[in-house]
Amino acid sequence: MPTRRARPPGADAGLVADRLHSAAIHLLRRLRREDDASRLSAPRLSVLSVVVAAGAPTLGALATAEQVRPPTMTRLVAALEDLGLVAREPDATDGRQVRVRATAKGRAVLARGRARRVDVLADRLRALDPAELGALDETLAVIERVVRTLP
Amino acid sequence: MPTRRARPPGADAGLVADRLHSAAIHLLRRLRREDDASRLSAPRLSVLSVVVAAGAPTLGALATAEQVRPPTMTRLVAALEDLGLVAREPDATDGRQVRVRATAKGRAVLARGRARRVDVLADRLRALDPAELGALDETLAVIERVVRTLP
DNA sequence: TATATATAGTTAGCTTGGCTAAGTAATATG
DNA sequence: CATATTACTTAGCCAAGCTAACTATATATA
Repeated sequence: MPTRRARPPGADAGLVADRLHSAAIHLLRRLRREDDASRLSAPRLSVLSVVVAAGAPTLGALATAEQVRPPTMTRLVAALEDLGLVAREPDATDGRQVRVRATAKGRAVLARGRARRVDVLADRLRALDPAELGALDETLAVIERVVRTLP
Repeated sequence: MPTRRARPPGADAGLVADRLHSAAIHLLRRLRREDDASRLSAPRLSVLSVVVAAGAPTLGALATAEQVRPPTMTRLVAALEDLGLVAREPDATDGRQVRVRATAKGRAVLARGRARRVDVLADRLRALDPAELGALDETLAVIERVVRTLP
């Protein structure tokens, strides 16, 4: 990170960007190990989550949502299928498309797996000053908005 | 993500954790492509950054700082060495240890590479309301603290 | 001091998740 | 009907994570 110095009146966007980037890297790195219990990696968990939320999205829609290329999504879906968490279905009207639907097991595993992965983090957040948690909650809306506008 | 509902008096730590996790995933995913110009992936950039900041850390210290296992760090350092960005040096007093030092090229590339990667993000942050940026700046301190206390 | 143990890194080999390029099958379009 | 275009898959590459097992050095102990 750049040298930390007294902060000018308006916070320096470059510095904030750098810290945000770095924090994201380290957050995920530490959370990664929590996958072990559910055997669900972050990308798989994320896909499963979108599948459940969206109902029966096409593979292409999933790839777009997850910001990966179709071959990557083919592989992620195949892995989830092998685990019995989702099923492929042909689209009713367009024979090229593949719809992905969560199985009952998939929905169950999602609920438990995601909770487990994020629980460690949630525990730490519970230890925060309520005002800090509130501020984080509000700032997250800003972060989410910024992330959405990224290229 | 869990269903979004009216927020109770104190923000729900579980929900906030989930959003923070998800935001981190998507932030990194979108920033990843910016690596292309500098040819420096996020992990490599991060290691180089620690090396520059720390002076001449041992490989083990780097692994600890970056929360990866020694073999992973051996490989990251080897890659940076191949690129001429860092050099290995034997420790003066302990023959088992390897010290990693940035080359002049490494320091130069770090400055440009990191800036480029994070520039897209910084641009978006500059578009924020100054108050929002200030809030983000302060909340980042909280996030950084939380991340440090993670297992 | 000689031997045993512990520590720091490396090597080998596996897995996952990203990518591009090229192929197949289905749909749209001229 | 012929040709594009589209949706997905296959093949094959690379990076980055891991564990297990090895080497070399340092340290502790009998």
